[in-house]
This record gives sequence, structure tokens and C-alpha cells, in this order.
Amino acid sequence: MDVSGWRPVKRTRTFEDVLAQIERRITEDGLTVGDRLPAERQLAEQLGVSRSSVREALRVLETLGVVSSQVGRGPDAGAVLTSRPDAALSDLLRLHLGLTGLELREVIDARLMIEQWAAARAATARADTSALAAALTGMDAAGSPEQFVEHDTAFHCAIADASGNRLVAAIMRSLRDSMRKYSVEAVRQVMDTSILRADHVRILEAIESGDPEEAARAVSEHLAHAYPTLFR
Amino acid sequence: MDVSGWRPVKRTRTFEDVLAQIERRITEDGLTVGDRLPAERQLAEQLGVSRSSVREALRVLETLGVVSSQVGRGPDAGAVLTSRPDAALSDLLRLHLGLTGLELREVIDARLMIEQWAAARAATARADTSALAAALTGMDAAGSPEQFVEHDTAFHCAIADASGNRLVAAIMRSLRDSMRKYSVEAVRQVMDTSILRADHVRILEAIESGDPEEAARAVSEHLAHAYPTLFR
DNA sequence: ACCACATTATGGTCAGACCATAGTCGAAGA
DNA sequence: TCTTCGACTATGGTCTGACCATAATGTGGT
Repeated sequence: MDVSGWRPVKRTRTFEDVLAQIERRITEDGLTVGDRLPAERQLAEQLGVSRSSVREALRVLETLGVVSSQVGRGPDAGAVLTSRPDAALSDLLRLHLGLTGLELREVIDARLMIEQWAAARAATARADTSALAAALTGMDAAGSPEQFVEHDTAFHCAIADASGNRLVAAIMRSLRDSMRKYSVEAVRQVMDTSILRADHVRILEAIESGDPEEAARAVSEHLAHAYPTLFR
Repeated sequence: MDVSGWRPVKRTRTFEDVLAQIERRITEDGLTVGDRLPAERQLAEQLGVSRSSVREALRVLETLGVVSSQVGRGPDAGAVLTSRPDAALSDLLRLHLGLTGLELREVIDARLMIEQWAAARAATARADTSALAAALTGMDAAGSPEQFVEHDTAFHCAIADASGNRLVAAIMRSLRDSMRKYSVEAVRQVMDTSILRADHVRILEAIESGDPEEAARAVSEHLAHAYPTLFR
């Protein structure tokens, strides 16, 4: 038997090759958001592959939130470069949660980490809090746990947005998105949302007064109230 | 014009439908890692769609790190459920960085957030630090910036692993992965890696002595040394 | 100018074929 | 009986060519 020198032959599927070439074009030619890729048929001919392979590559890019395909004709048709990582991150987390490859506890811990950081950041930067206030009034008007969670999500995502870091904000949105049903359940069990409301006000005031430590503390205690079973 | 009651018809592509049905099967039937999906041809016939559509759906799931396809025959062939979010996250970040949809500053900030949190967690939990020590000796033996970054990445990912949170660890790995080339450049510019080494030792000792605040501080100052241009 | 219809470029879908790969199974031989 | 080797087959990977739906664009008539 051959013991040395043999590397397993790298099996590269065609669509992966297409993928690599498209990515190379993006980085080398400096393509940016809004630019159009060639049409599927044209790309297939230029690369010497079938349209199916091109389509599979584009499907991957679409899944990752890098391109968006439009049918029809005109300047907006075809595969256009975008940058929408939110949906991709949400799908990713939701599916892996569903496979129980991740525990809910881990997601909530990650959320706590992000939110503390973001709240502290927002407080330091004295960020605009109008979105936070709007979400607050939305929660007051909510008539069901689902509606409450809707505005609650808006509130917490607004904190992440206020941090000014789009990557962190995107991760935050995805975390909330993928655990929506757990959030609704948590609100149902807590019943009394007045405690949560007081927490929200406290967070908001801490950010407005520019107190990062207090903002982080407020976030921490808020999550402890919202998920009492996880923080004993 | 009709002002009320009309919702735009939701255009659902076939593969999205397939995707939804597969996901439903995963959650409802409690499928888990290691289980096999039906063969492409069989799935296509059962769902009444073409094999291409099934393939596009599977391609999406593969991109998200949820299934892994093997050719051939036998128990390991076909589409098998997995849970490998790392590659998906890396691709996501790398592509969006390339599109300048994200600034390097944002990625580094996110990394700082994660690493401070993870180091503090590891210190509190008095986590096992053997992987950290191993990476440290690896860095000492490195002969090039590439090799150094290799072990440096291992060191920092080991911190995230030591936090015990797999989601956070996966995000960390992806962040490092997607910014590898920037890291190499940073090491090249810093030149003197002895400062970085001292930082690493300091982080390691803080974790071993169970001092979360010191661990977080050490991480923060380490990143300031590694990317002096970003932290003025 | 304006409107109605034909044209066309685009993605979306399908059917069917062929290839490469890797277990499975059975027959031939030791 | 056991081993070995070749045929078989189930699987994903790829390609071709066709047709459909959509939406902008050209074109002609009013």
C-alpha cells in the first residue's frame, strides 16, 4: 500500500467552481452592491458549464444574502448583488436550533452578551433612542403575546442598531428571529408584563443618560426576568 | 384603484416549497443529526416536482450546513442531516466583507465583544486551558506570519470554546476565518510579536486564576496591540 | 401623444439522458 | 467453506433542450 505522497483527489463540484469564479470577480473587479451579474445562460456559456450548475451557484449566493434574482427584463432583472445577511443568519440559526445542535440556553446567553454590549455602546455614544421609545409604546398597545413579542423584538433590535455595528445588529436580529416562538412562550408564562415594561424603561433611561454600566446591568436583569427558568 | 384588501400574490418558487417541507419534516418528525433524507429522485417524485428543484433546495440546506451529500451507495450515501454552521457563517461573513457591506472595524468590534465575554466566562468556570497552552507553544515555533496567525487563531478560538457556548464559539471561528488575510497583514505590520505573546500569557493566566475582569481587560488590550490603527 | 399589441430578455421549471462513485451481491475459483 | 473478483445498482453530479411566466421594450395605429 502507498503510505506517503498520496493526497486524496479533491472532488470539486462544478457549481463550487462557478461559485469561486463569481467570488473572484466580486473581489478582484471590485463589484459592489447594486451591480448586476451576467444572465444565467450567458454565464453558463462563458464558463463552459451548464445552466443548472450556474443556477446552483446562484442559489447558494442567494441563500447567503449576496445576490437577489429578479425575473423579467430591464435594469432590475437578473442577478443583482446585494448585502442582506439577516435572512441567511436567521435561517442558519433556526435550522440548527431545530436540529437541536444548539441549546436554547446557548442562544439566550449569546443574546445577553450582545445586548449588554450594544446597550453599553449605545449609552456611551448617546445614540438616538426614538426607535426604542416607539417600540415601547407599541408594547403598551399590544393585545396579545404575539403582538407584544413583535414590539419587544423591535425594542431589542433597536438597541443593537443603536450600537452602530451592523454585524452585531444582524446577529441580534437573527437570534430574535430564530427564537420567536420561544419568546412568545416565555411571555405567556411570565403573564405580568409590567415588570418587563419597567425593565425596558430602565434600559431606555440608562442609554439616554449615557450610563453604560447601568445599561448593561439593566439588560442583564431584564433577561433574568424574561427567562426565570434559565437564570436561577 | 383598489386600495384595500389586496395583498400582492406571494410568489413562491418551487424549491422554496421543497425547502419548507423538508424543514417541516425535520421539526415535526424530530429528525436529527445523522438521519438520512430520501434520495433526490424519490423526493422529487413524492413532492411532485422536478429533480432540479429538489437539488436546489438541498443545495441551500448544504450551504447552511444542515445537510451533507455523499455519492455512491450504502448507509452513508445520500443527503444526511448534519449540523456544521461554521462554514456557512464563514462564507457569509467573507462574502459580505468582500462586498463592503461590512467594515473591518465592525468585525473586529464584534470579535472583541465575543472574546471578552468568552474569556470572562472561561475564567469564571475555571475552564480547561490545555488547548490555550498548546496554541501558545505553536505560536512560539511559527516561522512565518501565516503560521503565527494559524496558531493565534487556534488560541483565540480555544478561548471561545472554553466559554462552553457552541454558538458563540461558532461565531468566533467564523469571524476569524473570514478575516484571516487581514490578520496576516496585521501581524506583518506589528512585526514584534513578543508584545502579542505577553498579552497571550496574560490572558491565559487570568483565565487560570479565575479572574474574569482581568481576563476581559487583557483581551481588550491585546486587540488594541494587534490592531493599533483601529484603536486610537 | 397615447394606447394596444407583439417582441424579447430574463429567471423558473421540467423531463430525460448520461457519467462517476461506491456499496452489494453472486459466481467462480482456491 | 472461504476468498476474490466482476457485474449490478442506487446514489449524486452534470448536461441538454425545451417550455412557461414575467416584465420591459419596441412598434404600429389611432
